Amino acid sequence: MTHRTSSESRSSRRDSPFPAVANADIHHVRETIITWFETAARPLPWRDADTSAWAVLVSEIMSQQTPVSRVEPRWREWMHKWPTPADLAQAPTAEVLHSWDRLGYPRRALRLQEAARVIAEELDGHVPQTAQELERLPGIGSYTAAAVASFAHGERTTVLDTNVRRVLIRLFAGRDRPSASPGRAETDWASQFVPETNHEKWNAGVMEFGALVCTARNPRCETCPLSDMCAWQKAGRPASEVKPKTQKWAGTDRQLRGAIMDVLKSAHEHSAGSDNFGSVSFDLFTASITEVDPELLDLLPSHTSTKLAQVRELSADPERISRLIGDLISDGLAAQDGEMLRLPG
DNA sequence: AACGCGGGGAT
DNA sequence: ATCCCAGCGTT
Repeated sequence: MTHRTSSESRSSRRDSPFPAVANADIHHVRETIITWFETAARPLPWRDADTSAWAVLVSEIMSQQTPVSRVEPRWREWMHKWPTPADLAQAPTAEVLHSWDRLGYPRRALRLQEAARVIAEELDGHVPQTAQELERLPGIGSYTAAAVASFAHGERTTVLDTNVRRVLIRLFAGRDRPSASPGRAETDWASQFVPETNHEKWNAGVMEFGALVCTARNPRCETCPLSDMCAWQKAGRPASEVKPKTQKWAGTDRQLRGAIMDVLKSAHEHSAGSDNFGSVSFDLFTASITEVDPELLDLLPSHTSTKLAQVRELSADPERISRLIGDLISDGLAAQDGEMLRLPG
């Protein structure tokens, strides 16, 4: 009983995770979302008409798992500093990581610089036009490829981020939230909503709608222009039975990795004009289980020794710190020269 | 399919 | 204390 015949498929369509949608509903939803978007959209700078494809790409990478409100100031700095792929390609990676600041998932900054190098060196500085080509670049998956192709190049793609998935699932499947990750079936199903013309307005609009109205928590159903036809609303807005597993933070490797990165960023920040600073001795990290030699600490800028103390506060286990430093090095987020550790090249 | 990866603001 | 945010790459 592994296959399901076409008749079984038809008879169980009502229970399908992606139910059939009437044409009239598709058109109504399109019109409503696009009209809503034209008056309610946030004035995000990367939506300006003169924004380059590169700038759009940067905004999308920065926005992966990071709220737009935190992205905007970083994006402005980056565009001022590195307005083209060639600019970022030539930048010291240490400076790239430092400028990433606290957006989270700093590996994204590494992938973004790698992508910039491919674009600058192999693609004559031109951001790829199609989603298929974009997806070959490091750090660009199905969402980002579709988004850049649609927003920067006007290709008719199906943009399927967490917002779009939630909006469509609620409207037509009556469920609270989508599955853990979208499959091809969901993308195919979602593609029917993307109009032939104004597809970028649909793509941006339905994303924005999910961010401002059909939100994950406390959705604004009272003012929602689609509540009349919303399957989730009709079903009494049931909460999903299984909650997504929530990731811990306090005490985790992630937190400790972040603290170690903070030390390296701090050392880098105070390294202007000096070769001695900009790096921290490996011993200072692994000695975290004991009292660090005060004379050694005095060699560091006070800001850096404060960050080091925070690492020590998080973990007194030199084995663990040593392991995480090894991970950071193999991830390309840190570099070792001799006994010294620093941000990479 | 499940996991690891950052960090912060809202509730 | 928990949730969630314009996901991606690896296993």
